[in-house]
Amino acid sequence: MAAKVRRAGRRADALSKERIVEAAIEILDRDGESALTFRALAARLSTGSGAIYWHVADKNDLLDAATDAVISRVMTEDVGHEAPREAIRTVAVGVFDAIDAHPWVGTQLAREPWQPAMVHIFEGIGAQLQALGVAEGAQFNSASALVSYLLGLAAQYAAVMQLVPRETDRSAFLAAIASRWAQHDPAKYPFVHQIAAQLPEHDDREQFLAGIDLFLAGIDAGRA
Amino acid sequence: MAAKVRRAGRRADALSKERIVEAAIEILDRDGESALTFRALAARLSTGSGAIYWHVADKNDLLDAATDAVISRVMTEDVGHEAPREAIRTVAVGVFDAIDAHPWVGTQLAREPWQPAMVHIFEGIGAQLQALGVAEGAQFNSASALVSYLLGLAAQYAAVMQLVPRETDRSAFLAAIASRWAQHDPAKYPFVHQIAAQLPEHDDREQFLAGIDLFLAGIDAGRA
DNA sequence: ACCTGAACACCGTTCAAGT
DNA sequence: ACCTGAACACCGTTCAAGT
Repeated sequence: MAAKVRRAGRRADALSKERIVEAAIEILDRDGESALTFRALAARLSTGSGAIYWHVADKNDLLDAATDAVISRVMTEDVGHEAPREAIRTVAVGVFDAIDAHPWVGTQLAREPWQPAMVHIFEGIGAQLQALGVAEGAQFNSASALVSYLLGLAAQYAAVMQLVPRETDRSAFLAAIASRWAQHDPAKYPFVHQIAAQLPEHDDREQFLAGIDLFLAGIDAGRA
Repeated sequence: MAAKVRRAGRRADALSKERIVEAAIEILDRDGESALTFRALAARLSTGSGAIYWHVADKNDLLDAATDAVISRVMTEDVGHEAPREAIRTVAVGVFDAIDAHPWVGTQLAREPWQPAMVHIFEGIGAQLQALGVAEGAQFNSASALVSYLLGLAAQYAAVMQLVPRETDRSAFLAAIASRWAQHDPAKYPFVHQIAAQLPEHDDREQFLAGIDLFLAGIDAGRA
C-alpha cells in the first residue's frame, strides 16, 4: 500500500495495477468470483502473492478497480445524439449487458454503492434525467430510484449467472426454482404460483427494460 | 446434514435449527456479517462447531434460514384492510425497516434471489398489484421491477449500515463520500456534483418511498 | 523501489470417535 | 440420534529478507 511513482524505462513485464486488474478480470470472467485469490493471481502473473500488495491496497481495492474498469468502458459510449428517453435505455442496457458478460460486476456494484464505478452510472443516468426536464428537486430521487432498480436486478441476475453460466442450464435452473415455488400452498401463495409458471421462459432483458419503462412512465406522470 | 426427526422428551437446551438460527441472528445483529462463524456460533451455543452441521446443511443454509425468519415475521403483518396502494407501501416499508434493523438481511436478499424469503416478498407485493387491477400479463414484470428496486436499495443501504452502524457516523460517512465525489471534474460530472451536495442530509426512508411512488405512478399510467 | 515467499491468524467443512 | 473437537484444505494479509 503505497503511492506508485511512474517512471520511464520499466520492464515491459513489470507488475502494475493495470496488469493486475486485467489479470483479475480474466480470472473472474473465466472461473468466477470464488476463483479470484491472491495466490491464483500471483501464479497467473508469475510473481509472489505479496508483490500484489505493493500495487493494490487489498482485495476490496482490487475488486473496485476491476468493476470500475468494466463500467467506465460501458459509460464512454456516446449517447449525445439520442433522445433522453432512448439514452437512458441505452445506458441501462449497457450496464445490463456488462453484467451479463461479467456477472461478478453485479455482485460488486450492489455490495459497494460508494465505489468509483457508481459515479459513472449516476452521471450517465442523471444527465439524461436533466435533459428529460425532471425538476431539479426530483432529480436525486429519480436517479437514485433508477440506479437502485438497476443494481437490484443486476445483483439477482448475477447471482443466478454465477451458479449457472450457460443459457441452457439457466432455464433448467429457473424451472427447478419454479417447481419449488409451485410447491407452496396455492391458497396462501396464489401470486407465487402464477409467476412460477412464467419463470422458466421469461426473458430477463425484456423484463429489465419493462421495469425501466415503468420508471420513465412514472417520471412522465410526475411532470404532467 | 440429515433430516431431523422430532421427538418428545428432548432436553430443553438441546440443539435445534431454531436455536441455531436464533443465535446466528443475534450475532449478525450485534457484531455484523463477518462475526458469524461456526466457531463463534458453537461457542455461543456451548457446543462443538461440527455439531451445527447436524441441523444445518452449510453456512448458506443458515443465512437463508436467518433471512427467512426475519422476513416472514415482517410479511405476516396484515394489510388486508388497506387500499392496495397503501398496502404496497406498507409491505415495502416493512422490508425497508427490517433491513434497517438487520442490515445483513439486505446483503443476503440481494445475493440469493431464489431463497425462501423471496417467496414471501413476491407474494406480498404481487397480491396487491392484482388488487390494484394491473393486467395479468403485466403483473410479473411489475412485481419483478418493484422487488428489484426494493433489493437494490436494500443492498446499498445495508452496505453503508454495515460499515457505519450509528446514525451520527452515517451522515459523517456520507459527507466523506460526497466530498470524494465532489472532487471529480465538475465539467465532466455535473450531475454527480449536484447530488453530492444533497447526499449527507438526505433521508433514506423518504427517498425510498419516493421511488415506490414513482413506480406506482408508472403502473397507473400504464393502466390508463 | 519493487519483489519474494514463508508465516500468521484465521476460515468452512469433514469425520473418526464418543454418548 | 446426536454431539465432540481435532484435522484438512483453504483464505487474506504481513513482513523480514532479498535485488
